[in-house]
Formats: sequence, structure tokens, C-alpha cells
Amino acid sequence: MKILNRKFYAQDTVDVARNLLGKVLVFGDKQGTITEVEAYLGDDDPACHAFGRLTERKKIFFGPPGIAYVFLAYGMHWCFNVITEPVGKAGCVLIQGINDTFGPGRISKLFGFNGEHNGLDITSGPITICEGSHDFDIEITPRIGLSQAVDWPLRFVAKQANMI
DNA sequence: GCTATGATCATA
DNA sequence: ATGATCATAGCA
Repeated sequence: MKILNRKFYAQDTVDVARNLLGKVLVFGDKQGTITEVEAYLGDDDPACHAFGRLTERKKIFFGPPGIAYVFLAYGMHWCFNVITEPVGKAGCVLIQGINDTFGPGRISKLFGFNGEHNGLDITSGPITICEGSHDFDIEITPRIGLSQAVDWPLRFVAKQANMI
């Protein structure tokens, strides 16, 4: 399978999110088709972790693209993100759905993600994303589960795909 | 050093 | 609708 190169991630966050649909997330022996993603823009996005004051944790948003950003939400659930856009620009894509499994927390539980995977290079590390099917429609909806900027249409869902 | 809070999920 | 549960941020 063809692994997505860094150039793929160095695009506009929305484009990356769009293109990420139908791709295959690979981690060790496990793999699954990405069916649902969300774009987080950083600079202008109040809901993004990169919004506001720059902190140690947020620096990864401004670093090189193609990096895994894993964070713990509510003390229980790890969420898996991919850093997008070139160095100096904040942006990331939250992987929300894999195959039939929905919810960022569930995915990380399935794949066994934890804090150690934060900052990994997903163009060369144990975690990679490969090319997949293009045979599906993309549905764009407002984001969910947020407290701010909820109405922004930055959620992308693969509709009725011919999955691998 | 201590406290508040959050891109969630499971349960009632 | 509400509780579980902990890494990070912000402040004393």
C-alpha cells in the first residue's frame, strides 16, 4: 500500500481532512478505513487546542505536518489527530471514525493509542496512513461535541463507501 | 503545590 | 442528563 507522504499533510487543513476520508489508518497489524474526520484550524478556531496562548502542548500544532497528536480527553479517552499545514501554521485533523466504529475515544481504545504515540511521525513511524478507495460521496456537516464554533461545517463523513 | 477544566463514553 | 477520571494549564 502507498503511504501518504508529508506533502499530503502540508496542505490546507480542510483539504487534508477531505482527502483523508477513505484512506487507511495502519498501526501495527491493525488497520481501518477512515470514515469520519474533523478539521481544526488553530488560529481562527476557538474550539481548537491551538487557539489562544501558545503553550508547550500546542507547539506541535505549529510544527511539521504528518505528525500524530494524541491527547487525553476527560481523563479517559485518547483522541488521535494528525498535524497539517507547513511549519509555522497551526492546523490538525481529528480522526473521528474508523470503519463502523465511531467516536475518537473508541478508535484510540481499539488501536491502543496512548500518550506515547504523541508526536510520532506517521509518514515513517509504526503508525501510517495509506491510500484507499475513492468510491464514495463526502458529506459535510457541522462539528459535534464542542462548546464553541459548533456551527462551522468542518466535519467530513464518508457516505456509503465501497470500503476495503 | 493545588485546582479547574475538557475535541468523550457508558449508564440510568 | 450525569458521572467517571487524569493530563495540562493557570494561578497562589
